[in-house]
Amino acid sequence: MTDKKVRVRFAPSPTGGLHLGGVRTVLFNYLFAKKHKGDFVLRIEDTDQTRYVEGAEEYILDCLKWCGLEPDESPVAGGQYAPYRQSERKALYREYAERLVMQGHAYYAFDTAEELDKNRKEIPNFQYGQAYRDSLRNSLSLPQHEVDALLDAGTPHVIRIKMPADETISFHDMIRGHVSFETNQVDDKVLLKADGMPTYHLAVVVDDYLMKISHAFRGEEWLPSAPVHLLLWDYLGWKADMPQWAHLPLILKPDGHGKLSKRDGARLGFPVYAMSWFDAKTGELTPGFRELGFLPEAFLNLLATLGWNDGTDQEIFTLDELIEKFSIERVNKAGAKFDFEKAKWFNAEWIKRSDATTLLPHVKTILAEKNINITDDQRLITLIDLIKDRCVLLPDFYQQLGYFFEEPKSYDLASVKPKWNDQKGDFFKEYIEKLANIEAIQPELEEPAFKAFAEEKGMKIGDVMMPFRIMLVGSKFGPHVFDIAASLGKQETINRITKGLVAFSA
RNA sequence: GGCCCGUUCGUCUAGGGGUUAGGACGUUAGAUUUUCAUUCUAGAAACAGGGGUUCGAUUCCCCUACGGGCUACCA
Repeated sequence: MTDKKVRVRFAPSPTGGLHLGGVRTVLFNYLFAKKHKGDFVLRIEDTDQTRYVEGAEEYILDCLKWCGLEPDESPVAGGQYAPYRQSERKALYREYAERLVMQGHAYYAFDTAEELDKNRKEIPNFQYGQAYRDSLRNSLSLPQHEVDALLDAGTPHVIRIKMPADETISFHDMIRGHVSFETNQVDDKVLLKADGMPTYHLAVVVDDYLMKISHAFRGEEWLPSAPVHLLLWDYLGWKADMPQWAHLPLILKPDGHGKLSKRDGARLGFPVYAMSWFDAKTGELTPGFRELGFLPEAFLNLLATLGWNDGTDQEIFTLDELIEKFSIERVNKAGAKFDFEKAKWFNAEWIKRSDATTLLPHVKTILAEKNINITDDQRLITLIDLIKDRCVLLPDFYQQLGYFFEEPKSYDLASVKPKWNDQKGDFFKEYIEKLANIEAIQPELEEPAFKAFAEEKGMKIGDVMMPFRIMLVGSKFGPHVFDIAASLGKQETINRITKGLVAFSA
């Protein structure tokens, strides 16, 4: 059992965008699989057709692709244990549910949703289980002939697990250690719904068994239903093959309390989905980390360190490093509040550490969105190196780079005009002539020349440097003025000084 | 309400019976950058409370408080 091949799965239901916590679950599964030379499978849990959303499955696949966490087996990649969509495995589950009924570990229940709702409302602490199952309409409480008659008549019914009395179910969680439950406290969960589809509880056990899953990592919200799953593994006779469990801590709202949700993103102004998700029904577009300008490497990095660390002070990890260093036992037990400021820091750090060639395609995309189409890659690479330390999110590249390709749309006049005078105007007019006579602008030659010229004219360097910058850039930011001028070239520099002169004197 | 899980700076976290309780984000101050950002230096900032166990508990145990999750024919 210990030499069993490592096989893990991510099993989302296709109901909408993929949330931070979901991607982190994928990440931890993926890291564990790759570290142990195992398989990572994607299984689509689409057993609830009322919640099924068109396009959600493709979206999930795209997210995994963007993150670089591609599954070895999936509905589209296929695999030895296909199909990987539970809706396509529907027939399978009934057989196991019936088997459980036969063995006395499950039973048919005929109660309607309305009857149960009524009970839940009227009886405090009502649970379909130990205490009440005898007073409800099921194959445990009804005489056999009546059950047969109901079944023959095609009466809608579900199959429920029969929780045993007075047992303690315990297991070892790879993150939490020993966890235990009293069966008297757990209710008789529905295993097979009236429409013939399994619930999560049945499907997850059957599929994990059939797909030979060795380790099951999922969010902490699943912990309370773990005893149902444990029992099912046992009743179905598969106990020896049961995966090892790990329940991951939740990602919480940065303010207040509770699980992080889609709404929090809108409320607090940051994304919670990996990629933007468009809801065709409501017409609502929920922004994603990708669209906001996160590098996938940074996104993964920040997710990995939310609840995990390697025990050293290292915070920046490549995917390969994560695979090498990851250990599920080092995942924290407590939930973590999401901090968007730190998320941005990770991205800035990744931009700084990435070389310009890697950044190039991203930057070209950003600029293209602003109708700046670059043909000279070499020039762009030089520029990226010049300014990448100033960028936090990818769109910042437009802010920091746009003026190399477009004239300033406006000038920060408030920073120049109050101190602007004819003397400065004359200085620049003469400077244009000086520039006209040189071959090309070389920062290391032209900057000292500029300074010398300013001194010669009896001006303070700072007094002319700032207006010069604003002529070229439009505002008070950016790299060294002469690096900008050099990239712009002599003619364009002269052109911008000329236009600046007009604007400043107006 | 019941059950389960959790609790170290504002946040993410390291640590673990004897430590000046470490790092990071953010924040404050300063230096560098004749801009902005980067970078550098320094600072403020935490073991939820109460009982045990112990020579000694932030660390182990119990209780309380607080937080979170679950309590659907949703996952």
